[in-house]
Amino acid sequence: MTEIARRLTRKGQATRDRIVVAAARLMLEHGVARTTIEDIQAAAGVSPSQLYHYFPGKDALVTAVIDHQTTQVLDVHQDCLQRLDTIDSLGRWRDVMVNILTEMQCVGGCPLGSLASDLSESDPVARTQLAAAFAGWQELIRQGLADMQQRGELAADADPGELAVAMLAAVQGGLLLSQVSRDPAPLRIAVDTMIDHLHALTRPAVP
Amino acid sequence: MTEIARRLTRKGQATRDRIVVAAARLMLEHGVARTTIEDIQAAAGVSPSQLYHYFPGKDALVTAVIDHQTTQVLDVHQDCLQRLDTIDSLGRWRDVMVNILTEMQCVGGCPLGSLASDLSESDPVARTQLAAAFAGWQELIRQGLADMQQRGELAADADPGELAVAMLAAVQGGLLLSQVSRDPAPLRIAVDTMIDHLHALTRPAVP
DNA sequence: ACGAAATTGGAGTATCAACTCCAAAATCCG
DNA sequence: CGGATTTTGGAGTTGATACTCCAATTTCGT
Repeated sequence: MTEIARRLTRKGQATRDRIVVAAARLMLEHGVARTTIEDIQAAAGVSPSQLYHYFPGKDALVTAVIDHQTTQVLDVHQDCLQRLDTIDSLGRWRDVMVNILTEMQCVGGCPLGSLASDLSESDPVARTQLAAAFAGWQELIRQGLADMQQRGELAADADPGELAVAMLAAVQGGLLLSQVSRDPAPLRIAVDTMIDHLHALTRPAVP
Repeated sequence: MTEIARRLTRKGQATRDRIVVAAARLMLEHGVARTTIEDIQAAAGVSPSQLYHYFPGKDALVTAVIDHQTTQVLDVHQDCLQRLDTIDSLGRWRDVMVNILTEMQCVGGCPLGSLASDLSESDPVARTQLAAAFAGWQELIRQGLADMQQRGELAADADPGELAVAMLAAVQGGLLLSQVSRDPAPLRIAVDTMIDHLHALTRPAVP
């Protein structure tokens, strides 16, 4: 990868990016297996030889798509989660997720979750890669909750690690139910319920 | 279906069932797209003509698999959820789910959830079918919680409908995270956290 | 500008999976 | 038992898809 990346022209890099972005979009909207190389070629406006010049095969392209989506998702959530000033900021985080889903008309669900479900049983390497992505996401949430706890906005005996797992599960489950029902409500309700739970664990601010 | 089912010999019914069960298993363990008709033939011990005698094509077989898994899942959960005597019975429900997942070594995740993720963006009919399956599951949970509420084991101002959505999301999200990490812990933690939330909504029994 | 290296175009191939067809065998019902 | 019906076996066809190959062109460092 370093060898190849080193010898990559600006134009080449642009072409490679175009392929990855197109592949990521198509795989989200139609699933990995049902996205053909030909579809990706058409969407990215490249010829077969170009695609195979940058990627040895479909597996390698899938790897690149996972990396791309991981970066995209973690970037968005990092912004929202790094400063959970008040418990209300959790509500803004929820709004961001619900808005993105609504803009997509609930198509595709979670960019990482759908890849995980598609690939977990067919590509062990991809599964490991996605497990790491979820671990990173979970850690982002845990960190945010731990910060809140240090500010005294969360009970001292609450476990940010377990709450982060439960929150991420609520997000993933909510996204799946929203995807299958084409209705953003399940995601909103699932996340709101977890936020309610955090409220219940919130200490009164005054000592 | 009625026409065909009417003219179905005992042996024919057995063969059909064998095909559906084999297909359901393979699709859970490898995904729908990566399960070939040939694989199903081999697993069920039937020839191509037999399979196409009972099903017009792969789509019809997928429909049958969804029906089969829906029945399987709802049957299991009906048993657990129809009598939520105390809040502890929720813990037994969680144990059933965690045990099933552990026996599968976290392979496949949820029989309905993985189908939903696989098919939502490629087969609108299947998506609708799965949406109905989840609605039924959700209703089972809602009913159980509503019963608890009537017995006074849940606060009167709690909303069993929304809690059911959140609980089902926790189950689905937990199963996905467990599947991808090959560790039953996320499912356990996600469901336990929702149970904790219900605890917090539980009125003291004594007035 | 110039040569080496990266990039691109498009025709072609090999494989695999879904599906078909027809005749033989087993099964059911009166 | 006997005839109609259902069930089964297996070879063959069609279409799609991942992937290859090589020559032409563009880009980059010096």
